[in-house]
Amino acid sequence: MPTAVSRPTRRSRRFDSLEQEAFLSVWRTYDRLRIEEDRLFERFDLSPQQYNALRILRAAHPSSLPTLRLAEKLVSRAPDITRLLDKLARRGLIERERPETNRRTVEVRLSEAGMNLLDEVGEPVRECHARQLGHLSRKKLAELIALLREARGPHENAGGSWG
Amino acid sequence: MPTAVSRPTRRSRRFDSLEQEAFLSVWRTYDRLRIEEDRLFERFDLSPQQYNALRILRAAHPSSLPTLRLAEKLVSRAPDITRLLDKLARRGLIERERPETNRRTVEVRLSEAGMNLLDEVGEPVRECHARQLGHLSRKKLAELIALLREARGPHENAGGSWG
DNA sequence: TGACGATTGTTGTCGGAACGAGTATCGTCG
DNA sequence: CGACGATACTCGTTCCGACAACAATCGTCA
Repeated sequence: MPTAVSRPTRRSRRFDSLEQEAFLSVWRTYDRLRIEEDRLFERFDLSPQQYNALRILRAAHPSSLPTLRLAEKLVSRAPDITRLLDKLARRGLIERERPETNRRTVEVRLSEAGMNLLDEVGEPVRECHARQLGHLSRKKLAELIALLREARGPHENAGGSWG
Repeated sequence: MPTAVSRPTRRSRRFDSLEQEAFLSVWRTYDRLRIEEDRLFERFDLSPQQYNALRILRAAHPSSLPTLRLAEKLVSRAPDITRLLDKLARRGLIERERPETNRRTVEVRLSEAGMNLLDEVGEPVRECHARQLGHLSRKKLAELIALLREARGPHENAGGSWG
């Protein structure tokens, strides 16, 4: 039988601590903003994560990237990177090649069709982001970005492009 | 054929716009912080969303909540709320009842066992949130919370507890 | 050169999320 | 009081994410 728990300076009826409220705010905000995102991408039969991969490949273009180098640049973890790329390859949006010099790796490159799809999606994506966050001033957006970077800082790997 | 797009003051090689950078920052931060969260809850065989549901039921305790009222209070959308509750019910953490007065609804209530589990998880959860965001000052946490609320503001339904 | 550990993907499996169709109940209006 | 629309879930299906075991290749060092 639990004894009465000492309440930690109850600042809001709904949260235990500022840290908890902050985390739940990030989660909630992600969930809300993703609704727009999902609606957009399903028109093109893409997931946000797939689009993300295509963009990273475009940034590397015309070079290619080994599969796991690509995976670690993604916004979100992707343990099933292979199958994600399988789907893009089946649609002809990327090309894969196992180089002779190191046959362990698989080099991934954006295809012409992939580049065209990105061109087609570009403008709708910009409009989507405007609907998501266009109501915030540039100053507040910059503050938000800086605070979020600081928030996840200790949880970033040294190597990645997000540190 | 898209004509040359006027570049919005290219501030970073990796983003199209401040709005996009902000959204991707929210996504990335959520993903990073969730790693801690997942690690914690798997020790108790709970998902973050399940824990969330239990907390909402505790806030309502000793009253109950209709299934969909509960669902709309969750942090994240849950179209499969029924099965989420099925699992909690199978473990005896909640009780469900179809009231005589309105047999369409199902009233959900936290059980004694559910209350005990929440008590047990409380301290580890606090430690988890400290690991996630304890490195931020209280002032920055408050700023972050306020900015996020403003960011998702237009995307909140009027009714919910998140507006 | 051949054995061993490290690297780099791949695949099997399982549970959870998303979506839509279906069911039971209720309120109300003719 | 019976039909009809609205409400409140429930269930079937399908896809995605997570994790772990496995396979192939390479580097290196005896």
